[in-house]
Amino acid sequence: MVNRFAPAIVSQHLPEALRAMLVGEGAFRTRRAPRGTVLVRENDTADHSILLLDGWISLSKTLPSGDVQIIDLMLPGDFALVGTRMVPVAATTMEALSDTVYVLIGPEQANGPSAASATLRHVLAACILTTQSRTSEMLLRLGRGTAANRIAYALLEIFVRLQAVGLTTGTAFEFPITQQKFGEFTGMTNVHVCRTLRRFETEGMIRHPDHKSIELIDLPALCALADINLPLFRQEILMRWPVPA
Amino acid sequence: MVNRFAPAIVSQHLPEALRAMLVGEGAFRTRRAPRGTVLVRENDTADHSILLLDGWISLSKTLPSGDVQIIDLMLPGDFALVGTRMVPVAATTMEALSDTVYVLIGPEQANGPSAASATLRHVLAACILTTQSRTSEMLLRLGRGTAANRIAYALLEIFVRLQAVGLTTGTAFEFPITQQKFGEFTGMTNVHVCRTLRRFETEGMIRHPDHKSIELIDLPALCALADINLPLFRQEILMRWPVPA
DNA sequence: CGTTCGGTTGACTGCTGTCAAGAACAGTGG
DNA sequence: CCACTGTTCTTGACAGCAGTCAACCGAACG
Repeated sequence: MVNRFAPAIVSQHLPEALRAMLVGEGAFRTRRAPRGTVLVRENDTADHSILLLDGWISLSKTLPSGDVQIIDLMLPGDFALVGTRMVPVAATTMEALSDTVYVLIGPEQANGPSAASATLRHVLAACILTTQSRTSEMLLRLGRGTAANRIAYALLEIFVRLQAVGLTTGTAFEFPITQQKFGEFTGMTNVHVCRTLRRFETEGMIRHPDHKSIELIDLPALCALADINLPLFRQEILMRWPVPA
Repeated sequence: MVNRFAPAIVSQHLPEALRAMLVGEGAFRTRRAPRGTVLVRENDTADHSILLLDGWISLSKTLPSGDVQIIDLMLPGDFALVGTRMVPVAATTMEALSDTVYVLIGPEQANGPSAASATLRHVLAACILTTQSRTSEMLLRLGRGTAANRIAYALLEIFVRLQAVGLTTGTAFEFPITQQKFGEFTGMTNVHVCRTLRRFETEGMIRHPDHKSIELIDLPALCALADINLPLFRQEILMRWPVPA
């Protein structure tokens, strides 16, 4: 399962120049990390970026009191700027939520003069903007929304993003995240995540048979709960690959 | 009051090249907007940036249901990237919370070949990173924190940022924001903002005499409530002007 | 076959939203 | 200077959503 989709993502969704850089000769070495691996810790020094090929990674922050908030999820195909020469400190902890395959991109690749490097910079910039969009939407929900609102929103965000990289079958997708972690993402306890998911299921809005996958049955109802307009939402949070001239 | 600080901010806190660009000949025209002015609306097309010289501006998002969340506050001296050629759509509504003085910076200035333009790009990049830091911290509080935690955090964030640009006297500062808006920032109702502020005041942690200014009396207690380490916090959210070689 | 981890459910508590009424204040025009 | 008006702040009563605690279940795994 782990590596099945990775080549598809690289070939289907990355500009040609970047693809060549990633899979051609002198290419980057793909790395693997099993579920639970902490790739980067908050305040670590870092000046590289990560391209995730397969699996889920969480970006989280921890309070001195021990409370954890997942700021963002990385899904297959996502880039993340971990640090740069200018600000070489990771702002968040990165942890593999499932078994993962990824590529490290150092400053020499990101800053180089080649066409692929230039493309890479554009992609990174676009990634930063979509990440900001997602973070803002999440802030909006955490500030104003109820549990149902936040869960519905999170499910739809994940669905839309996975669909964009071809990792959905109909409205179903793999969901390799514990209710504990899902609670850290949506700002609630695992107990209440469970209650809310079960309610969604009994009301026929989702199916969640085996804790490893989920199916959104009633998209309109979920959108209403999450307070989003699906087509508009896609425009806002999805990368619009800005291939330069 | 409006224009008293603007020159100080420009001269004390901006790199020389940028300062010359802003106040020299052929310089930008400073603009004024009274309290309540909506400078940019969510989804407006925009490809410019803003440098705020005086006053407060809120960046907010609105749900179809009408709920508003303030994503970030701009304080004097802050830059904000409203849009770029690549992504020419404003993600948030920008509203003047007080009478404001600001400067518009177009793409020709931001992308130009001059030294000042290069400096401007560095400053914008650094601004984006500190904004991300602030947003992450806010997400953390909105997801996990209580009302007291969020209010204490917000007060300290504002204090630290104002202090960095010389707009505090001791631990007191002007606070030109209604409790309604402060609630939209901290994710709670104006009623509960009021209750929490009054509690802080009766417990001797703050003084809030006239609705236009506030004084943080017991910083250690507020830091404990907000769950932050003040020196560390400064490093994370303040601009470290990255003047390039 | 025992252990561990994650999920499920119930009882109870308490924080925070809602509603409503009144007070303080600022701005306006006389 | 004074009424008038609308905005903002303040306080109380009440209700409900979500956290906490605790027990149990079921699957995975050694």
